[in-house]
Amino acid sequence: MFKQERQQRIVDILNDEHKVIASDLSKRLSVSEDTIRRDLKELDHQGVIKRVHSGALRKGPPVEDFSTRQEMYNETKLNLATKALALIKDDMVILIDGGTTNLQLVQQLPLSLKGTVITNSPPIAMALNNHKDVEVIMIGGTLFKQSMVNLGIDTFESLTTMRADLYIMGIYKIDPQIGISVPSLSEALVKRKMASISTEVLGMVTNDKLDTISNHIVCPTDNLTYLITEQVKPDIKKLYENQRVTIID
Amino acid sequence: MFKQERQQRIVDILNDEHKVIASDLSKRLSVSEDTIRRDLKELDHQGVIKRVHSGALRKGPPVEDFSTRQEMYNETKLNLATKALALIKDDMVILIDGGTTNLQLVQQLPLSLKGTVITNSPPIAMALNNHKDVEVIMIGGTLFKQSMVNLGIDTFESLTTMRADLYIMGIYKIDPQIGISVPSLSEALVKRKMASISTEVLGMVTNDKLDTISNHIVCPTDNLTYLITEQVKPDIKKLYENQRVTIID
DNA sequence: AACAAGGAGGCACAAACATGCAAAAGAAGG
DNA sequence: CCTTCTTTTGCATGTTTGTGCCTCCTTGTT
Repeated sequence: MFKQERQQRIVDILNDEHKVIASDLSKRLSVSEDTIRRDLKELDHQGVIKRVHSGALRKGPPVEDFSTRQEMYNETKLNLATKALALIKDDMVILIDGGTTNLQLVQQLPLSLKGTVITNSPPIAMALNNHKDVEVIMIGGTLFKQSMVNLGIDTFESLTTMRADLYIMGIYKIDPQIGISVPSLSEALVKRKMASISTEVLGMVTNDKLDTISNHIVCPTDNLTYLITEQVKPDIKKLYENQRVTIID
Repeated sequence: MFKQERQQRIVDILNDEHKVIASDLSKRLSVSEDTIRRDLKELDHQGVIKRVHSGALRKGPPVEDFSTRQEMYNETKLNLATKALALIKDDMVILIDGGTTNLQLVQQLPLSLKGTVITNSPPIAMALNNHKDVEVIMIGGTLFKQSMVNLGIDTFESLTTMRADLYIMGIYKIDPQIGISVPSLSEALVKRKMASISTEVLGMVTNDKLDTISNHIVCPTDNLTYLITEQVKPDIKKLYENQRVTIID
């Protein structure tokens, strides 16, 4: 049995049974547990399944809900946000979409900041409630509850008449070859549009998002002006170094 | 059962039952209480649930932090909201603007409600996060932080292409002769527009708002289809009785 | 103030994991 | 066919994770 075959079977089994245990698969497919682990690792990396300790779960379409994913007090996200603050100055027009990392960043912004923030994410808008000198422009649309951003035709159209100095893009998955990708088409279209109306683009990623892929491609990584990572391991730096993106760590 | 599975179940149970007791979960999920405690700790740290002594609570709708938070749990507002629920049925298109009373109403909506909600208020949109069968359409614009609603040309323009069965108008000031009034022009314009695209209009007022006037007039009181008040004192009823508005108390 | 229930932190242990290495199995090319 | 190179697999190695148990501390309630 080929590797590909086996991996396909794992996906099939998972679709049937909702979850699998690694040791179990090992017996059923007559390969060592190590091999199964390697398979699960690859499949998870491709985003096809959700790997957990001792096995894997089916990756239900109900992606992670925003509230489930609200890792507010995540230290690494806070660190990323702090690094990003250096790029933000008074009187800029800043475009920000959704994501918990972005929310974290907004919460770190000094109350004295002046400028304009454009966003399609209600939580981001609300977080700027106390920034008296920041004008908040909300972009409407249909609310996508998984990620708490407005998307759709309205959103896209509204963006055509706007521009920004800096777009802070929430990054779901990123891979040096494939680029930045997201699970839904409308999200991809809106993000791409946002990038196109902004002078500079900033992305922040936690290590778990590096080298992962989702369904719809937003843009190649070198569309980013800045990429902020947790800490740049030598091999990661290498993967991205031929791209025209400034890596900050 | 995997750790992730178990934690997901805990969240599910919590969504159903509003609260859980650790020792109880221990039995239901067949793990030690220590493990449950660790799970609750993690979930709380992720911000998904609210941990308390001996168990956990469901985390209420994501932080309402506009300044008048205490007004939120005002008993009279809750009563008004409860009365309004009777007017809301499945499959309606409901237009709601800002205000704490409206927010209160939205929080009372049954999770099983199906339909569409159009709003220019980020807190309202976020409060509908858990209503899986309610499509939320956000209207963009410039965020007015005092009242947490989007206003301006964009808002006005977006409304021209929409319609609704019921508009739930947030009311600041109301007077039987003058009508409904608000402090800013753009707010008045948007509210008037909203009323014009809706089949029915509902207003809820606490007694302190009765017979008061602000700078910009939205519309006369008889543009309201329903007016819900705390309790109709005879003299109030008299004042409004010649108008074509149904008073509910 | 007393007292039981619940919680924090440490320890232990087995199961699961990552990693490096080498054998096996193909694939490519002469 | 043989050589060479890559891919895949299994195994041996330390390391990490998840869990239960234990002890001591904290909390809420009489």
